[in-house]
Amino acid sequence: MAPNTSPPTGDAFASDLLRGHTDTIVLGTLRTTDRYGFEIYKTIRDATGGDYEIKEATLYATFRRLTKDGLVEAYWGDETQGGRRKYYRITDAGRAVYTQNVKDWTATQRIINTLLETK
Amino acid sequence: MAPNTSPPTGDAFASDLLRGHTDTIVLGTLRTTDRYGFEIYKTIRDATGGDYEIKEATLYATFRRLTKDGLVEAYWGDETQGGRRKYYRITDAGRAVYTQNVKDWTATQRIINTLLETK
DNA sequence: CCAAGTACTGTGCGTGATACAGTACCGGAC
DNA sequence: GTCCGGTACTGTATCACGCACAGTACTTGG
Repeated sequence: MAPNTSPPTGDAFASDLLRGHTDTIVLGTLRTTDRYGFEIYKTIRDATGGDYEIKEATLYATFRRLTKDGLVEAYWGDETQGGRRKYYRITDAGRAVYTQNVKDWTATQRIINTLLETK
Repeated sequence: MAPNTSPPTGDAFASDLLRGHTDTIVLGTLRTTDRYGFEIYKTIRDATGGDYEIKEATLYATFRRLTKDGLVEAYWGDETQGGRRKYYRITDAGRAVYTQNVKDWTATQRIINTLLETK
């Protein structure tokens, strides 16, 4: 990630609002294809039009957690030129967790919307 | 809160999914009328049909935070009988924060739904 | 009279997001 | 030919929030 990253647009969302969702978000980007770390960062940034940029430290901490839990597998790419890239592949367990997390997210939305009486 | 509270229904939502929203939820219950702590606990539990029970420790920690930040004001009720009750009143600053938080929540939903490709 | 419910308070811990710091390689500008 | 910005990965330390757990105290019903 570029040094001195200033907030891209808006004033960055309170990190706690996304808390608990980063694992799911990252797993989501891996559903269709293997990706390397920085690629995931860009995928998320671009998908949200720059509204949300996952922090580097957060992203790699997430990889450590997901790997430890067997939800993703990592392997080094064979770049013959350019810097090394570590790719991540979602496992079957990861897909199952992703599916469940999306359900939980739906339920969470329902609960919060009920409590805030957001129509 | 009753001792030995077992999960009411479902298996309790991962606390991290609600994280960052408790302030807003509590402020929301105070929009229409002053309430005391345990009443807020019940209000939230009943509004969600028992799907979400804010934990006692979480609730009172939230009150401390909201009070410190001037978003609510507390006063002791004058119950002539029954146990003492501490009532909370939302301040103008609290209302402003609530309104902003609801906006942030809407934005957060949009972002997560985009990233999860939830339709 | 004592158990269960109501009601408030405080301490300490685990986890996730992040700040911050560091390493390393590449391409283009000057 | 070197310096800078971008790409790319890693590690350590910190902070806040939610919660488990523990404690106090009053009240009502069996």
